[in-house]
Amino acid sequence: MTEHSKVIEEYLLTLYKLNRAGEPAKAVTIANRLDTSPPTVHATILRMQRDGLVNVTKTKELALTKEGQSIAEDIAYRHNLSEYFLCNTLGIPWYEVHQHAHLLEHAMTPIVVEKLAEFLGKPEFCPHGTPMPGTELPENTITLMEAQPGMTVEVAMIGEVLEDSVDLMKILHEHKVMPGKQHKVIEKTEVMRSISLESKEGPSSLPFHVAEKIFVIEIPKDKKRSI
Amino acid sequence: MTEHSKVIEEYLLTLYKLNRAGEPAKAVTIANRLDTSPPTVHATILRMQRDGLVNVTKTKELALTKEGQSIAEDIAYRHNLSEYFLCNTLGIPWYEVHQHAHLLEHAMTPIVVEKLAEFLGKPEFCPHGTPMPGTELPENTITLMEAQPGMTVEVAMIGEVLEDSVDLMKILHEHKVMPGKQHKVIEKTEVMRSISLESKEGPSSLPFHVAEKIFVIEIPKDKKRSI
DNA sequence: CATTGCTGTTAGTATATGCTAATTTCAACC
DNA sequence: GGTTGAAATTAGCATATACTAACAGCAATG
Repeated sequence: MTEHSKVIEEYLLTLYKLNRAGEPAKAVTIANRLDTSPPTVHATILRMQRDGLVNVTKTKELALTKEGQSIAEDIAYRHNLSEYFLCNTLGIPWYEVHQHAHLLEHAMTPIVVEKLAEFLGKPEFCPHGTPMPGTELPENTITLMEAQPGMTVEVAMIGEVLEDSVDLMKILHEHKVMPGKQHKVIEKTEVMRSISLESKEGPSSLPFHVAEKIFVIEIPKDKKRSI
Repeated sequence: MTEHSKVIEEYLLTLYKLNRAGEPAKAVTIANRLDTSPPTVHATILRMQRDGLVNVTKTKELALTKEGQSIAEDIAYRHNLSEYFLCNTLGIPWYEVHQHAHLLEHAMTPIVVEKLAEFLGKPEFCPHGTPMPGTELPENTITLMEAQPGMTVEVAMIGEVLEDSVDLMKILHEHKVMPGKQHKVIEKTEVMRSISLESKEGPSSLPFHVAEKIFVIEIPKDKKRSI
């Protein structure tokens, strides 16, 4: 479990997140996510193979090795813990913490991680609702895309891809589309390719591609809060 | 005020600390402090000159430019703030925080620095007693080397050079040679090249080269605590 | 089946950071 | 004044990380 560069840690985390999201882990995807040229990604992946962090399948899929997986989980944990700290202790808005945590996640020694986790009370979810490695979302979690009009849902998690756009996150915040908040699904219109919601704070409308990345839990009628 | 690499930040901080300690800032010194070969240091300093961070005098002394100084102060602040946080919030022993802060100092965005400082109550000294940039030690601070037998002194600051050795720091801790603690100077023996102290916790003996890096304040007789 | 187009790969470069070995510089000392 | 030794510098090299341009491989599509 040697120390790895920031770059390698980034790649590992990206692969880990793709796995989680069930998306195919290919070199191009990394290139897009990390905004890096394909040749650079190629070269870096060769080094990662050499160092036993990933394997490349015949179909060019990238699979984390045991060690790669373990390191990736570590980084994800540091990231989520940082976000929790920044949000709940320092009071930085939940929709902004991602970028700051992005730096911190590579700069925490095991002792700092341990002590910080204790201090924070061993949280199991980051402010966007992402579970720490080892924790899972409830079984009955669905994406907002899968929610049907009429349903009342509670936001469980804002997909990590969305975190990259602070502007988008800010809009979600303004409409209170955030973990723990309840919304009623009003309609899904194919023409507009968007879903409209309504909550205590008012109505909102989310494009499909965003709704796909928002995870919610259906709230049975009798447990609804007034909306 | 562009972003600089970890390496450049290290060099800047090292130069800043040398300045503070009144030591000549030469390339060799950096090489020793950072455990890097002279040619590497040379090349790096050329880049720093190119980027307007340092100037090299005719006598080969390295002088921070306005910008270099400003960035260095920033890093020093982040470092000291991190140490304070790790020690006082997370409860990591004061003699261990340096190494952890060493990583964090390069990973804090301005917002994190600001919020963390607020959270901590804008501390002015790190756990080793080092003042934040902009703050100074009291006028009457002397080194332990300068203290005379018979004097009762209160430790103000453990020089930053000493922080690099956790083993040494731990010994200082065991003998309660730490900021805020009072000790009576018993004797300075040239033969042993060491100073012997006595405090509530018992006697201790420090070699000259360590005593030179420990800063203390003389406590007038009538203000002594029982020792 | 041939073309199109995405994906992957190679080639060629550049920069920052690191090293060792060898050489230069310069001040201090005999 | 010449020697010595530390410090600086040059030469030569290696690795990680980046890029563009060019090309190869392969699947989907007309």
